[in-house]
Amino acid sequence: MDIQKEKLTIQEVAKATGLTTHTLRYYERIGLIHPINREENTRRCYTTDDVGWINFLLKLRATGMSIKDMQRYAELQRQGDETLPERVQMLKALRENVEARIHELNENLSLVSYKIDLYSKIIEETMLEKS
Amino acid sequence: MDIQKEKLTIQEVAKATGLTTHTLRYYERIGLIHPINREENTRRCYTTDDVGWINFLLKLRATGMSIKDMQRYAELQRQGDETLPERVQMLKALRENVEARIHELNENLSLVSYKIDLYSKIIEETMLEKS
DNA sequence: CCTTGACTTAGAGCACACTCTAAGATGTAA
DNA sequence: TTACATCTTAGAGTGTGCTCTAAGTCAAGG
Repeated sequence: MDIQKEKLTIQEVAKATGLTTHTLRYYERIGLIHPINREENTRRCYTTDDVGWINFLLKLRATGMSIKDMQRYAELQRQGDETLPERVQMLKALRENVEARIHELNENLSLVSYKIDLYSKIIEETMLEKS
Repeated sequence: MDIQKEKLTIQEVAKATGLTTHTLRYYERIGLIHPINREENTRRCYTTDDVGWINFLLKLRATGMSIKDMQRYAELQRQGDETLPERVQMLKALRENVEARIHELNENLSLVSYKIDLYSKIIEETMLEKS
């Protein structure tokens, strides 16, 4: 019984990840994705594992991690388990960074909410005066 | 008794806001800041109100608002109180956007934390095996 | 008076992260 | 076989938000 290793075209991966084929090739070129196997022809043949990795990359990107740092992380990942400590360090730094950003966003959110309330009151009062 | 209207040079405003003089002129050029009064000479002469506005702009920027939207907001602000409803709309849209981003960051933070824990365990186990 | 340094403008240049183009090879349907 | 779509590569172009340069003006200190 073969392990079901689904083979995917670049189009299918694009659909599965929300990236364009351009971006998928770009990510491979700059080392965010390992060199994808080709079929007997020259075309890329992705695995479901590749899709998993790409989706994880997208999570990292969504945290605001830079391409440079993602390149470093991807390189470490390819080097295997002995790089786990350094990857954990990167993730811890990322966590702190994200926590700080969430904190800042919450502060600014308060200011925005304050302004909304303030301006809403002024608008109400102005309408009352006019009526 | 004069109202104490402090006059500030571009350098002083740069220090007060953390922006460079380049960026201050750039913001004025693109309309984020109203045309700053000049003294008898041609040099910019900021008021404390201007600094207040710039610091508010920086809060908007920190929420991820685009220059384009900040330009629109600044334009509305200069037009006076009859634009308050539209400004409130912009702020409400911003609030939703920021809330969504905080939510996404929190989700990705969970994933990052999960990976940190997982990898930390693997590292521990590996060390035990070797000892 | 002369040097030094901060100011002015318009516009060029940069870093980031894509995004697209050109030109050619290959696979698929009629 | 003939279209036609899709793939490939290297490399050029784009949008955002600054960031810096060049060339000139102006004011104060020695």
